[in-house]
Amino acid sequence: MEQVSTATNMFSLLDEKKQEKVYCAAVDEFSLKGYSNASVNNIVQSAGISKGSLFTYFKTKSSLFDGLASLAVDKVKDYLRPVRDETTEINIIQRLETFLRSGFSFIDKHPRLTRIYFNLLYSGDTPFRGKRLQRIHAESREFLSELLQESLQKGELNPELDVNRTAFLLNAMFEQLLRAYYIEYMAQGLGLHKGKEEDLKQWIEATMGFIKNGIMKV
Amino acid sequence: MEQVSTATNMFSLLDEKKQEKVYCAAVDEFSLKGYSNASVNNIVQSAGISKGSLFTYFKTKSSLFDGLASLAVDKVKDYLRPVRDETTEINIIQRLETFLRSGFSFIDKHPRLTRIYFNLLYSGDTPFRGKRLQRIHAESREFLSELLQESLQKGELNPELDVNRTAFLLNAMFEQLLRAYYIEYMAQGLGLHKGKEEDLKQWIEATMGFIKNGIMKV
DNA sequence: TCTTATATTGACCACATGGTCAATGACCGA
DNA sequence: TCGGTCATTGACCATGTGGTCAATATAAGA
Repeated sequence: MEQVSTATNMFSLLDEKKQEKVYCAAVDEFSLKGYSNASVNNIVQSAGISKGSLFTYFKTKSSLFDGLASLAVDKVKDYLRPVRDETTEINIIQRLETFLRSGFSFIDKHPRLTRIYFNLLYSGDTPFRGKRLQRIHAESREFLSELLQESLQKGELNPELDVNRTAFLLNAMFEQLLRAYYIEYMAQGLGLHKGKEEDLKQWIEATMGFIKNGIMKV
Repeated sequence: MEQVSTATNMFSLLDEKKQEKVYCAAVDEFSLKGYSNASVNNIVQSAGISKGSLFTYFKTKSSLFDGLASLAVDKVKDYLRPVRDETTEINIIQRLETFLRSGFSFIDKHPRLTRIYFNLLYSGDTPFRGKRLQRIHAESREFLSELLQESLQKGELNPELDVNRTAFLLNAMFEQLLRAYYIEYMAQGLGLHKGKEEDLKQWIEATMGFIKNGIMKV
């Protein structure tokens, strides 16, 4: 299991099973209820430790959340970095498609971390939301900007394209698509069901078509 | 001032000044802290009434919030409906641009209602979030779908365009743009400053260009 | 002016919160 | 087996919550 960066060394000396239990309990509680509504009492209970212990492992509730949040962000980044590096040869549309697909599969694999990640992006009651949100958004835009820039240099794109602003717009679409995929009641209304390849295919097709040529008649 | 739908008739018999004070205090508190973190004690204090009174005007905290939330949604709808009806003649790109501009100006005019609206869209700790979110999203997608459909019939659009899915994507972009405009620290990172027409113009240009033709070379 | 009806109050309630710390008990070297 | 170290505990704390209700202030009718 990963190091949770804000833990005291007390925590890192624990045996792994115990660390895992604490970690899972906290992720579950935070992802279910958001930051403020999450209860430390619930966490310690479902982790099977005492409250006193938790507060020797993590100084405050906020620092516990902080560690998990960083972990979620890092996991996302670690997941997407190789996708970028392994697709430098193919064209931009396929690259973006691969990128989007990876997003969907990340959600399938790490549903609870995803929830925390979206909480960071959207929920208002997260510690340090300003700074963190700013950084996350800046990084994802930069990521997409790079893809576009490379593609521009290859001569694939409309040379007048505003790369940075377009990166923002792409990011907006992807983010909402992934969020819709994750949140069941949204996914239902959209015909975007988890694990249903046909649904994914249609959405990806529509999205890539739109990105490629816009809406106007050719 | 508007009727807050979940108020008791006790409240609607109050003189308007008082209603206004309660209404403002509640909007301020909820928009600043979100639902759970908002304090009824703060609301009554800054409204200058007693707690007992508030609970005769509104049965519960949740129903108070509920009323304000509905009000926010209605205001947005009332604001955008005439925009749609007055632009049936012009082409789709200009129409979407007008629509987006109206979004920006709504934010300028109703900053606190905007915050509540975005809380509804994004925050996890809102009562009935599932149902309400579903409805809001369905309605805005439908709104954009109609625009696209009309335009399609006029022959402006690529006839193979997936209208409903594209409406979702447009909605995603607009929503994030407006959110960025509203949230200052996002706006700063993006060069999208409130009331600065030059900033708006560049973003709208980039957005409309992208919507029109996508990213590829023509 | 007295009586009645009702709008308003704020002390009070049970409960949950994040956080603390004296007491406990498990382990280890001697 | 003893003494000492230190991880672990959970009763306890101050604070704040949404919500209640007997008591009060206000106004109106006789």
